[in-house]
Amino acid sequence: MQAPDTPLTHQRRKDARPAELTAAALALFVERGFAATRLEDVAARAGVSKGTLYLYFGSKEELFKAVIREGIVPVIEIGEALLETYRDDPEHLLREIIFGWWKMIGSTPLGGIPKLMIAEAANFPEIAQFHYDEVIVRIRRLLATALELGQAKGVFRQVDVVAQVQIILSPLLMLAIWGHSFACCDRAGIDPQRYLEATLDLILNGLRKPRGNGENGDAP
Amino acid sequence: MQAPDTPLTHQRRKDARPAELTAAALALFVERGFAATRLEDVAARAGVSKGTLYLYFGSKEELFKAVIREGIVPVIEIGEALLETYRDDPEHLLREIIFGWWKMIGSTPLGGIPKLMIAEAANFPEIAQFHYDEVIVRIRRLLATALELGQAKGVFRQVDVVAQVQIILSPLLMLAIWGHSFACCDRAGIDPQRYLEATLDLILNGLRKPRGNGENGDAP
DNA sequence: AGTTAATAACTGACCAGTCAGTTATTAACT
DNA sequence: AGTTAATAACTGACTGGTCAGTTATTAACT
Repeated sequence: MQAPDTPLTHQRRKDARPAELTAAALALFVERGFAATRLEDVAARAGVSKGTLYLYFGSKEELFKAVIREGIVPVIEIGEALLETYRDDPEHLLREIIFGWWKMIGSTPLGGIPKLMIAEAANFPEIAQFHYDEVIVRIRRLLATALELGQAKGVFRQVDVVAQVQIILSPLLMLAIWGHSFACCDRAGIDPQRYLEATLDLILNGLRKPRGNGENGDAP
Repeated sequence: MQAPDTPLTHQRRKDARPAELTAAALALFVERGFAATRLEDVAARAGVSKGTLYLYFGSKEELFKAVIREGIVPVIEIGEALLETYRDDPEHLLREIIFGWWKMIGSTPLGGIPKLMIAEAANFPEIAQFHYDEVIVRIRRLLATALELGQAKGVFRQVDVVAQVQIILSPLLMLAIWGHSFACCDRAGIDPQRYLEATLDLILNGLRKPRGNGENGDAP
């Protein structure tokens, strides 16, 4: 009546624990918020006792810091690499950034981080500053470069790049946020692919020079 | 050494209390989140003791419900009235909706509600549903009407209206959310007027028919 | 004097963080 | 190979502080 090879408890897996704990914490922090999340629930979700959690993280806030630190930062580098690959085609670059973001961040558990960080930024200014410096600023810089590239190539109009970068990011962030907030209310919510396609449609038509090329205006 | 005409305590102002309490609660819920907000702090901010709060609201959750119920809903009606006023000029209508939203909601304490509702939607599905039905759906409908009006008039291209409505709302919501989250990190954050102007710029250029009119492409 | 708004002291549930004890793994020594 | 000692991962009951919600009392107004 018992499988001795896989005891449910007292397994010793020092290496795997931290990542399993931060994954569990991310999921619960995103869903409930930092204050409303019980560490006992985090531990249970990671298949471990509360005491074990404290072997790896000194406090609830330390756990939060770890979640944010190891979260999006590694993925950003991949995004920045796109710049080199598509340097000669700004419209294609923009498309790759947007759909790449969805594939690597938005549609993964990391997609909860925007909601989490927005909710907790005022309570944890240090962590917010880190996320701002290491994620937000870098994504903005990447997008700004894409826009400036397009302007230099004469594909895009002259626009307020600083403002447009933030504006263009908004629909992406809101898509991710939505999935972790009102998605349940929004029965038959819109398909992400369709939403992103429409986003790209608005952005490209909004940025392109008014008379540049012939093909334009596609009906849905 | 004391002003007997204005005692700081034991003032009897039954009528004014509820609104003062919900205003205090809105501010603190937005800043800290529901769970991390202490009712003692809410009461103190409203110049009242915790016991008094319970004379007017049965529980912390009731207080939250009241905050959301009396929050944005009344302002929505004003927005919907714009439709009649600017029915014949869709671009102008869009501009009025966007800047009206900023003036009546985004730049006021109500501007915190998007952050608050996003953070708490999963914890309070009922309240989320109410806000979704009474605020989100109605704002979307207003914007959708504006777009369809523009298409009918031949000013706007044929676009995926359902998607575009959500996309267009995103930069507005993010502007409000930003002010209550990362604004502190973002020293010298962008001016809201400039941001909204750029938003309208992208949207109108993105929606307009490619060859419709002569004047286009303004440099910042 | 009676009524009601407001207060402040109080209670009890909850949860972050601790620690004494348990179990698995490794090492040492036959 | 088998026994035992030592270590390190893990557990869960416990504690102390915090805070939502209650209540006995006080102050204001009629």
